[in-house]
Amino acid sequence: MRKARIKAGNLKRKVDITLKANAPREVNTEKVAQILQGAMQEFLVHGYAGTSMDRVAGTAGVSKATVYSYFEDKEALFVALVERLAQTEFQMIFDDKLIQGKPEDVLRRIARSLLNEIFSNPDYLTFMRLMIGESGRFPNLAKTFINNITKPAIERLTHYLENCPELKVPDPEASARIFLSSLVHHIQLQEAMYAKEIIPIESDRIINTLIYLLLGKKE
Amino acid sequence: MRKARIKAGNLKRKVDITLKANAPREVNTEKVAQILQGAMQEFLVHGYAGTSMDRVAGTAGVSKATVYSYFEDKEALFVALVERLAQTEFQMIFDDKLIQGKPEDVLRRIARSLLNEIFSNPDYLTFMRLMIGESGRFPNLAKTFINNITKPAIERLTHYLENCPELKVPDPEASARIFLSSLVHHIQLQEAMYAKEIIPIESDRIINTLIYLLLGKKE
DNA sequence: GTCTATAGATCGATAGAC
DNA sequence: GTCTATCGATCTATAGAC
Repeated sequence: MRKARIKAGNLKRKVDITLKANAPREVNTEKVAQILQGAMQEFLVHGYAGTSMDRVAGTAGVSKATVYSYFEDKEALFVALVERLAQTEFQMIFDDKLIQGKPEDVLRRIARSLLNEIFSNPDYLTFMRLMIGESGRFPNLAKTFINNITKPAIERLTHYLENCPELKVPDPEASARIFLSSLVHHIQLQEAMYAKEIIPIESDRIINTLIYLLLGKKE
Repeated sequence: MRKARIKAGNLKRKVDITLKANAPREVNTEKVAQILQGAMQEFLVHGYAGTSMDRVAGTAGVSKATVYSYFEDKEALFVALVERLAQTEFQMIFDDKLIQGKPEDVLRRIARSLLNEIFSNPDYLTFMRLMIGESGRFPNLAKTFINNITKPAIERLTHYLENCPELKVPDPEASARIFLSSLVHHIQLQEAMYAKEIIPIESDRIINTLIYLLLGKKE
C-alpha cells in the first residue's frame, strides 16, 4: 500500500518498515494523478519518442525527480498512462438504453453516439492516433486497446444483431465489424488525416447507407 | 540540375558555376536513392522522433555529413521520403482488368487485391502506421497520403458502383467508402494492432458480407 | 563530394541537500 | 517526499581535412 511504485517487481528493498508510517498518505495519489495528467498532455501530442521527461515534469508541475520517484522510467510511465486511459478514460461501449426500439433507430443511435463521443472529446482522436502510431513499438498496449475498447464494442453489437428478429444478416459478427470499422475509419480519415478538406462527406451519409445496407430499407 | 538540395529556397549560393562540371554527375542520384533507402528503413520502424540521423546515415552506408549535403535537415529528409513513398511505392489503385465481369466477382477481386497488396508487402502496414501516427505533427504529409492513395481509390470504386447496372445502391460514394474503410480498418486492427490474436476473424467473412450487403445476394 | 571530428543542445536518469 | 544540480549518453547539425 505504500510507495506506489508502478511496474511491479524489481521493487526497492524498502520491505516491511510499514509500521510507524507518518500521517495519512493520501497525498501520493494526488501527485500520481498530477503526473499522469501532465504525461497525458505531452504523450498524446508528441508521441512516445517525441516526449521528454523534462516536459512531462514541467507540465505536471513537479520536478523530474518526483516523476522518477513514482515511475521507474519513461516507458513505465507511458505504459501506466495508456493502460489507465484505455481502461477508464476512453470507452466505446454503448449504453443499454441505446439498444431499445426499432433496429433502424438503434443502429442510428449507436452510430451517432460513437461519432459524438469521438467528436466531443478531442483527446479521443489523438489517443487513437497514438495507439496506432506506437503499436509497433508497444504491442502490448495495442492489445490492451483491443481488449478494452474494440472487443467489447464488437461483441455488444454482434449480440444485438444476432438477437434482433427484424433483421436477417447471414453473418452478424462480420456485419458488426463492418458497421464499426466503417465509422471509426471514416473519422480517422476525415478528422485525423484531414480528408475532410480534400474529399469531404457528411457522416450522416455513411450512417444512412450503413443502415440501408443492413436493413434493406430506403429512408 | 546540380546540387540536388531538397527543400527548395534557401539554397547555398553555389550559383552558376555549373560550367566546367567534373565528369557525368549521375552518382548523385545513386547517393540520394541510397539515403532514401536507409531513411525508409529507419523512419518506418522507429517513427520520426525515434529515428536519429546517425542511424539513417549508418543504414544508408554514408556519413552523416553526406546526408546533410543532400537534405537540408531531418524534417526535409522525412518529408521527401514520405512524399516519394506516397507517390510511387505504395498504391491502392486497382487495375483495369479487375473491374470486368459480374459485380460479385469484381468486388471480390478488388477486395482480395487490396488485402493482398497490404499482406504481401510488410512495409505497407508500417507505412500506414507511420502516416497515422505522424499525421498530427505533419498534417501536409497526411494530406499527401489522402490525395495520392485514399482519394483515387474512393473515386475509382465510386465510379464503378455508379455505372454498374446490376446493383442499385442509393449512395454509391458512401457505399464505396464503407467498402474500402471496412477492409482497411479490418487490416489495421487485425495486423497492425494484433487483434488477430484476441478477436480473430477470417478476411473472407468480411469480404463475403460486404458483397452480400451490396448485392443482396446470398452465397 | 565525402569523410572524421566535434560543437552545442537536450535527452533519460540519479545523487544529495533540505 | 520533493527539490536543485548534474552526470553521461545521444541528439541535430556543421566545420575542416582530403
